[in-house]
Amino acid sequence: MDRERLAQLLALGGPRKWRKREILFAAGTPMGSFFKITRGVVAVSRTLEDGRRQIVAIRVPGDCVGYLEEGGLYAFEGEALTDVEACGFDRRKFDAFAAAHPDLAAATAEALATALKQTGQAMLVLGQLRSTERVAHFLAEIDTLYRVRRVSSQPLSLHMTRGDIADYLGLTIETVSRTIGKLKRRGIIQVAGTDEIVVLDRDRLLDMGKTRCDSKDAGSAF
Amino acid sequence: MDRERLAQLLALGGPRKWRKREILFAAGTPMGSFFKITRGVVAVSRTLEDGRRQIVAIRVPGDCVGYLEEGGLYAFEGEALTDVEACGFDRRKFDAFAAAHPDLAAATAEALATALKQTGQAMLVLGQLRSTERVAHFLAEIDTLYRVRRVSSQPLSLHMTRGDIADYLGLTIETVSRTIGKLKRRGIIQVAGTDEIVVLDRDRLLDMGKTRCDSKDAGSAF
DNA sequence: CGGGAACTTGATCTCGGTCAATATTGGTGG
DNA sequence: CCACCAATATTGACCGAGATCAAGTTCCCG
Repeated sequence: MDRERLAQLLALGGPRKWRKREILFAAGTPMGSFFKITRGVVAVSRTLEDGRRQIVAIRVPGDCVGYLEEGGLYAFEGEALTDVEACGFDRRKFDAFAAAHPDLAAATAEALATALKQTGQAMLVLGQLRSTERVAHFLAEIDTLYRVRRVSSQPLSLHMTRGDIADYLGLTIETVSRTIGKLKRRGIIQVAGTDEIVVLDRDRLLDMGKTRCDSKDAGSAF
Repeated sequence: MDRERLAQLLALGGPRKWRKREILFAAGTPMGSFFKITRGVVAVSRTLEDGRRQIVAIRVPGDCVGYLEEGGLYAFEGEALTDVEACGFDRRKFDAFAAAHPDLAAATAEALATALKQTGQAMLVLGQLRSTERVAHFLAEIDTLYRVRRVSSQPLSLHMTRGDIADYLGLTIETVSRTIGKLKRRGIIQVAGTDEIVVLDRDRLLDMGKTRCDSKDAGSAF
């Protein structure tokens, strides 16, 4: 995408900030803007009336969140896992702009297609893997994600509580804790404090997580 | 989309047919075309080396399948659950055509966004619902899907074996069978033969399936 | 009809959930 | 900088939903 258009596009968006654990957008709330993350990590989730919550994706700088709507309302919730900075785009203006710029529409489709592949993979994890496999897969996934997208590296900060991890993997806090303990005892990872992790044996972690996760792709292109 | 463009577009596609249980496209195979289903039902899935399979979506006439790629290879597998007719579109030609027709690109993005919302919902089902809730949700989902998209109605044909349902819900054949039995005994559904189902108490089914499933939307717009 | 695949049903086992104490930890104010 | 404390994490004992194993039974397709 050329410089000028990019400038025009950015003019549509206003920079905003949130603090850790603040909500960027709540499910069922009227949609205004979606957001392109420039700093920090956000969890996209959906919750049942009885409180059961499923985190559907972890998003990092370069990704967009809050794009999916359901009758003019946000379809999911977005919560800041760290302090977050993001650029908000009015959805209507963006759509109009995209209609006039085919390459932008293509980039949007591309980003959505990537997200869809990821969710397919996530369904495999939730539906088929046992708890140890899920946790191993999660750690490998976060490790590459954060490294590739420069969120953090070697002493890897998860930025997620055990509860968040549990809600992402469809397990309980206790099971996540026990499993991390087991991986630590087996010398596959090292844990400092409560969310600093060092991956000691990446190969074994990948094997345990079954589904080799592809490292290469970047965030949504627009 | 206007008539003329539609004609052009259709000229890109060749009609094809498959018989029940044939593979439309295999994961990891070089991608040629994607398909817009015109008749029948297809299951989109992904399988681990050890044979565990997760069905990621059930697709019906109006939907597209085989669109997602991973380095030039199909990212998922598509299997015909019934005899299927579909229109194949060469992906490269389609992309070129879409680049020249903004409304088509927008329609593509729209379809992908809808699919993404559905998968988010599916993650909630796999990660948070108990077996009875999952089966109830599944039956309600299929009921509305097939009715809205005119696959079949009242004596509802699932077109899926217990094994398929299990692979979709992350359960085992036995659990699916037992759960369907329980719903039958409770008078919520009626079962004829092995895949003909009549929903007797739709409200109760929806309640059990927790996550009220939205009926309205149609297939991918192109 | 006949036979093989798909389904149901029962008995048992196991993984992960639940409940219940501790034990860390990291954030806060003194 | 340290001490305190509420939040988070760990650990243990026990339980139960759903998986596994193993027969039967039904169905449906040729």
